Amino acid sequence: MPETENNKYQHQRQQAIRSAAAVFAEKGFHGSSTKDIAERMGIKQGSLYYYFKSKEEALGEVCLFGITDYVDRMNGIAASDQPFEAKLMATITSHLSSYREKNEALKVYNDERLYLPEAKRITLKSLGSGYRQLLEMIFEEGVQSGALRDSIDCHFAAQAVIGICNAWGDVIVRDPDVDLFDIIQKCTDLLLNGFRERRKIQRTDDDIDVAGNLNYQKN
Amino acid sequence: MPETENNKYQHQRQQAIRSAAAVFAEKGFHGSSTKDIAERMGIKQGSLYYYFKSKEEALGEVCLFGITDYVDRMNGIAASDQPFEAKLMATITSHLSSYREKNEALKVYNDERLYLPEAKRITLKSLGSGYRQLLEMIFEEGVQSGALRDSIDCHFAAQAVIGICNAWGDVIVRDPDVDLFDIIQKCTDLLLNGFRERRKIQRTDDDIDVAGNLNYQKN
DNA sequence: CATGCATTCTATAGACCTATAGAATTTCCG
DNA sequence: CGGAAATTCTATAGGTCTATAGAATGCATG
Repeated sequence: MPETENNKYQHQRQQAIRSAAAVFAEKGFHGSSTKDIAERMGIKQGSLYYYFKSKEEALGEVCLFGITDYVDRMNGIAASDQPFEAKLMATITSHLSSYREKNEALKVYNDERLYLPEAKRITLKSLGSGYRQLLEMIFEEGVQSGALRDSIDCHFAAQAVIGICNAWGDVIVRDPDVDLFDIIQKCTDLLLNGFRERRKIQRTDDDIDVAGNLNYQKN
Repeated sequence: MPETENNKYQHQRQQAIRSAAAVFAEKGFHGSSTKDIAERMGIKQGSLYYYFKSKEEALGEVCLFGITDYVDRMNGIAASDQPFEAKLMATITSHLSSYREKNEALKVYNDERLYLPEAKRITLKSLGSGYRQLLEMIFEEGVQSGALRDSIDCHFAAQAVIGICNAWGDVIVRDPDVDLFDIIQKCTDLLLNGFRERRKIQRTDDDIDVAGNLNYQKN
C-alpha cells in the first residue's frame, strides 16, 4: 500500500475491481481464482494482494461498485418533482441502463453478495433495501396523487418492478442487440396498463391510446 | 452401480440429488464440496461417487429434477381448454408453487446451470425455452381471443411473467410466511390490469413530459 | 450358512488455491 | 544521478478439494 495520496494506486485498484467483476460475473465467486483476476489485469497472482487484503475483500468492492451510483441515481429520481409515470420510467431506465454499463458488477451484486461476511453484507443490504424503499415510496406517492389504483400493494409493486428489470437485465447482458428503449417502454406500459384489452370492458377509451403508445421523446 | 433393477439404489440416488440440491442452493456449485453433500445424506464423501460419476453430474441431475415436472405442468396448462385469464393464473400458481416445493432445485437450476458442460446445458435449455415458448403461445392465444391488447409483445410478456415469478420465488424461499395465494392474485392482477387508476382520464401530456426528465441515449 | 451382489468405508494421489514473505524492479523527486 | 517509496515479482507453506482403488460390511437367496 502506498503511504501518500496516490493516483496510480487508485487507478490500478479500480482496474482490479473491474477485472474481478468480469471474472466473478463469468465464473461466480467460488469458481474464480485470484490467478484469473490477476491475469485479466496483466499482473501475477501474488501481486493482486497489493490491492486487496483477500479475495473476499475484492468481492465486497465489486458489489459496492455495482450498486453505488445506481442507488444515488434512485435518490435523485425519488427526490425529483415529476409525476408518477415519469418517475417510474426513469427508474426503469436507470435500472436497465446500469445493466448495460455495469452489467458484470451488478450481476455479481445480485448473485454473489451472499458470500460476503455478515458485516459487509449488512452494509450493502441497507443500500439495496434503501433502493427498494425509495421505489416503494414512489408508488405510495403515486397512489396518493391518484395516478394509481389505491388497492395496490406498494411493497409488491416495487418487488415486481425489480423482478422485471432483473429478468430483462439478464437478457440485455447476454444479447447486446436488444433495444433498450423498446424494453423500457414495454416495461412501463405493462406496469401501468397491464396486458388486458379494455375496449369491451371499460369505457375510458382514452386509456387505450395512452396505453398503446406511450409518447416518449428523446432529448 | 447395481447390475439389476434396484429399489434401494434409486431411492438413495434420489436422496443424493435432494441433498445436492440443498447444498448447492445454499453455497452455490463451486462453494459446495462433495463432503458437504455426502454428510447431509449421512454417508462419507467417497461413497457419493457410487451415485454420481462426478460433482458436475450431480449438478446436472439437480437441475433436471428442478425443472422437470415444472415443464410437464406447463404443458398441461397450455393444452387445457380454459380462457386466457385462467391459464395465466394457473401458470403463476404452478411457477410459485414449484418454488415452495422444490425451491432449492429450482434455485440451482436458475443460478448454477451455466456451470454445466455444454451438452447438458443445451438439453436443459431446450426444456427451459420450451417452457417460455409455451407461455408465449398462451399469450398469443390471448391476443387472438381478444382477451389481450393486440399491441403486446408476447415474447416480452412471457419474459415479464417469468421475471416477476422468479423475484417472488426468491422472497417465498426466504420467508415461508408469505401468503402464496395473495401473491398469485396480485401477480395476475398486475399483469392483466396494471397499476394505473382508470376512473380518471389520464392526460397524454403527462407521458410526453416524461421525456424531458430522462437521460436515456440511444446509440 | 455360504455365496455373490450391493452398498459404504478408508486412505490417498494429485491438483489447485489462498495468502504471505522477501527479493526485484520501477517510478518519483530533490 | 541517487535514494526512497511504490509496485510487481518469485517461491512456497499450508490447506482443501475431487476422484479413485481396494477393503469391509450388509443383505438376500438358494
